[in-house]
Amino acid sequence: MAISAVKGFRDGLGSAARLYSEIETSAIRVLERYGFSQIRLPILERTELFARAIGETTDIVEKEMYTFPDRDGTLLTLRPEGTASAVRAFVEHHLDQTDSVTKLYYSGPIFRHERPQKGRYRQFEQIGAELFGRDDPLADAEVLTCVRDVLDELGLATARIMINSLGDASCRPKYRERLRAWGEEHRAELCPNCVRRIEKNPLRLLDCKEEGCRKLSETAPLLRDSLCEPCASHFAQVRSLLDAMGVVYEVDPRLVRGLDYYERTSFEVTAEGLGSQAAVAGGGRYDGLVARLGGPKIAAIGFAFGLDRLALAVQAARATAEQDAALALVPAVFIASLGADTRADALALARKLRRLGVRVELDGGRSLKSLMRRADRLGAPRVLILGEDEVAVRRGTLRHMTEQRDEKQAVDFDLEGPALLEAVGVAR
RNA sequence: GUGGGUGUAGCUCAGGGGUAGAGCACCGGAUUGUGGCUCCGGGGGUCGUGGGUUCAAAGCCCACCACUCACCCCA
Repeated sequence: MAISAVKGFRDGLGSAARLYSEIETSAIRVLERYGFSQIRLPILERTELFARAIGETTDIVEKEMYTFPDRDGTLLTLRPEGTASAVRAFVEHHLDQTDSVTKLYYSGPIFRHERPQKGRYRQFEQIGAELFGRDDPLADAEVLTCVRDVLDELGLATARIMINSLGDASCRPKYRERLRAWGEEHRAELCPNCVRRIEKNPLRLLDCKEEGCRKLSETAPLLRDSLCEPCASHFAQVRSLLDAMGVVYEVDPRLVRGLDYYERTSFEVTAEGLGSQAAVAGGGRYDGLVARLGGPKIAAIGFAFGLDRLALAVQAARATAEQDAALALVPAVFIASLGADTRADALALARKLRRLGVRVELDGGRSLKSLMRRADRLGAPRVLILGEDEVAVRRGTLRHMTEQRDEKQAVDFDLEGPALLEAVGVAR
């Protein structure tokens, strides 16, 4: 029996793999314009870190982590998100002592043991960014502008940004209680899931998908009306800055996030073409987290893009075979080696060209017909044919595919550098 | 964790008790060293796995597994 990949873990092949790196590159380009610098983080951390950062009672910590004991018994976890690690590194390296503001980005695999479905995998990739040291609304607006710029750069103009304010330590607990009281009052009318939520996570009562609960939740108290004055003012300023920038967003008073550390501004981005897992990015402010993880009292805000979902969205947005084909690796020259006596020269020429930066596909050991067919299928514009005749005069025949024309003795085997490039018709 | 759908060639899928198929892809030939179009030929399958029913199972029955979509949750 052949061994297959673990459930929820996938291989990225061909154009899919290229799409990923293309998206990652564009996103990083935007992030660096905003002053974020890369941090390379471990994907394994002490379980304790996530339990403390994300919250003991969240779904992620309760049942979605890949946790196992190390040889000495300490519990380790494959990271189920990136912010906790970034904050841990920030604290561990005393980055607040270096500069009053720190901006970091990272990318890489994230692990959650969930049931896989479209756009949801057990290993997926995130590109995340964290901004430490600024608590002003300007920082929130700048971060959201950055998110918008990444989306636009990727051609996801139809992606929607949803924002909300979750309040802070001074107003959210009170609101939670109000919501819980409301839930108790309507316990009989709520779906079984929501009944559990009353105790566990009352904020989730707001975004149940059940028709009955949705109707009912319209009568629930809204956090918006319970925000303390500083939170309300902060949110209003963020919004007016976004308005001034022309960054389009929607306020979703029901937006609730699954990680406990968020407060004040939080947001989510949804895109089309993803099935029911429509969120391609999420983030928010987490002013209390650095201190909770043993660091100084420092405000912070961050977000993460789901690379896998971005790829689905980008694919849906461009969706034509042509654009997909544009991602294929097309060789500039295909070298066809006929017969054993031509191998060494073929390999030498291929290597010279490759060292000059030319994408070369080399093949041999079978009929010219099949080599030509393959060159054609790969889309190579020129084929350098090396057979007995060519080796005898040490000059290769150059086949121009689109013109259906052969150019005999076009490429001298001993050419180097620009002369060689010119001979095979490759512009530098 | 719960539910639905699907498992037959590398890919997309047809076949519903009686000799395993098509299209595409791949390889070869027509054209001794020249691609796309056409024609001809070829290789490739424990029909997801295990058990059962039957003279006979890819097909019917049971169990399991995998994939997938959805719930949940999230990126």
